[in-house]
Amino acid sequence: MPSLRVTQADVARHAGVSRSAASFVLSGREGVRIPVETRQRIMGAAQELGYRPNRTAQSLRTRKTQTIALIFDDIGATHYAGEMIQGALEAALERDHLLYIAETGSDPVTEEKLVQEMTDRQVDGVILAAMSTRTVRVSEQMRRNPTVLLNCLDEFGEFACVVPDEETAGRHAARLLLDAGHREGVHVVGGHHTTGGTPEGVFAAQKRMSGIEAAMEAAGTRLAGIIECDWSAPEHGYRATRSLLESAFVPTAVICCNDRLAIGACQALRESELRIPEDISLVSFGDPGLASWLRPPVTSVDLPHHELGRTAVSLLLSDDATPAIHRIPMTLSRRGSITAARDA
Amino acid sequence: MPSLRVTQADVARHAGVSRSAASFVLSGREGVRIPVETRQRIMGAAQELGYRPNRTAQSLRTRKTQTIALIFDDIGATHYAGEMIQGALEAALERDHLLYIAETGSDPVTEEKLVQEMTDRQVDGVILAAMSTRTVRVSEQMRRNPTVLLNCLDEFGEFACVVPDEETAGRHAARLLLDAGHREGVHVVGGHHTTGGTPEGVFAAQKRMSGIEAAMEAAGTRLAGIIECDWSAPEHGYRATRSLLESAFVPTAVICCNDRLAIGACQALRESELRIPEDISLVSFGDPGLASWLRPPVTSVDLPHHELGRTAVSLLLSDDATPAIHRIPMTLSRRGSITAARDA
DNA sequence: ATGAAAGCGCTAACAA
DNA sequence: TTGTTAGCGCTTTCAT
Repeated sequence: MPSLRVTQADVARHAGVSRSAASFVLSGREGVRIPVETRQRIMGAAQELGYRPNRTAQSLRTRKTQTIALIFDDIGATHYAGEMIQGALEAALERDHLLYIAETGSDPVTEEKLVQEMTDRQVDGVILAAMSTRTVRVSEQMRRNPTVLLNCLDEFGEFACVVPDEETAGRHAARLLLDAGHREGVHVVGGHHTTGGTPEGVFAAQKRMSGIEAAMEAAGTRLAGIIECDWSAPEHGYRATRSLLESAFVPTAVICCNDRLAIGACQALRESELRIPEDISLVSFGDPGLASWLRPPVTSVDLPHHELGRTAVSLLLSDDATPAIHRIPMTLSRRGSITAARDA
Repeated sequence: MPSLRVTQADVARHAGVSRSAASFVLSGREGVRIPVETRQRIMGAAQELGYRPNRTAQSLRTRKTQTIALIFDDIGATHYAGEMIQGALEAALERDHLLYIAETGSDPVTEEKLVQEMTDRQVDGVILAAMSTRTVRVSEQMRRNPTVLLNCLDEFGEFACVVPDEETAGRHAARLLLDAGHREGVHVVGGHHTTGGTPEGVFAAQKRMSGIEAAMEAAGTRLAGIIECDWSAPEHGYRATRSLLESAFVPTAVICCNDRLAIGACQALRESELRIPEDISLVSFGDPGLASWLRPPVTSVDLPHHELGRTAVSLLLSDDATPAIHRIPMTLSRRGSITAARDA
């Protein structure tokens, strides 16, 4: 069965030139002088016949596919994956690359298989992405192609990594309250988010907390309290906030370690008839969508998902394989949930 | 520069057989009898040398790439894209396919370009996905490869489409309330979601409403009222619910047309000191994540994002190109926001 | 400057 | 049954 497709040979024949001449012109390579007239004839023929290069054939020859792979551990773990993908797509499209997406489900065997499949298809590079910032082990298989780590770090610092700048974010959050005069009654709901595997606390949490504490210290004060709790659902933020409100000292400001906790905190505050921001100031970290949906909307320092995806792809395609940690600034959205401290 | 890769020829040489024998065995094709001993020798050699097929070369030859493209209009428009992708990935992986993801930004020119790029790479099929259910025009370019429409319909019914079964969902939502004895005071917040482009209402909204109304009618009653409003943010649900509460007849039950409206409705009800479900029953449509985060969690009929993605891929790879509308059941999650009507 | 020719790694028709 | 051979569509070296 002959191909129905228009090939480069067809174009050459139609234009009355050699296949190599057609190749030079159509692939737009420089350094070879082809008469303008011939060039135009070739371009015209291509246009006329509706020629399209066969990328598969090109790839076989050049060993470049103009594709990259974005491999997630668990896409469904958060609502953010879409935005990361969007950022990655944007950067890829700008540089004429297409994006494979895959998911390992955090299973090393699946990861191995997927990376293998990607390699078999000769992708130009692989981005390994985690849904929550953490340290990962990079497999041997992985090392065979250009690699960038997205929202994760490798233990030996051998790769280019892109992560949100959590520490600065923590500093910003605390600074917002400090600037409004909240020096004494600032509590944190969430804390270090310790889990079975990370008794010292989850990476993002550690960084946020150390940023918060550094800012307080720099201002010559300190947190009034930290309520450590699970970050996964509003329920935990609700309970943590309730227990906080039952204590002797009513807080004047609360920092919620993520938006889900902030939802719970709002619920608890409302039940206690505490108004935001009149009675209590609130700031959270997280996802622009959620924080803005609260009533009133909550000021938050948000994860730059789009930018994370974008940067990872840019880095991979820039051939700058320097191992380095690229910290992407988190973005501040003031939404009016902070008011000046009474005693200020 | 010689390839560093182990090729099929290397395996054949190592095993002392012809390249075609190696090809037969390694590609696992049937119908040709190769002695078991030879077969084992080839497999052994492949294993030993760490042979991996070059998919690019295979593709060039067979015109099959074992890849499909999933092209979205706007990934960022909702938080759901991740789940759809996850479902799609799952089905693709099961059948040894890899997935390209792309986004058109609802721009026909970008769509054209992307479909072209996919075609140039010889994808085995294309899925066109919309973030909100609607009718789309399928371009000429698109028609050149096997196509499935995800969360959208084509105007002439020429393609296989996968959409959520909104009408049945509407029926279920109403039935939940009816079964609890709510016959008279049932109000809808959201309505037909009419916009500039769709004066008759957005597809999903129309279907949900007609399902709701059909169920009411089948029970010999009707809605007490419909408050038409924008579906995009909790703010609108809040205002709609407030206006509802200000009217003479206090509702006994409210159906919110999506989860964002439900968030707003909860906020309004709480301000009026109406408890869910003691004073008022609530049911919504949407996203399991959001509805379960409300306090109390709200019973909802949820979009089957995962299943939508899964089905689209399955359909595409099953070669069942029959044009048909596949309606995927929406899933009901009872979360206790409905209680028996007082007069029941 | 142009064209002939040799592959990239694999599949599949055909011959032996 | 096995091996030989001709491509898939493109790039690129090397004579002309």
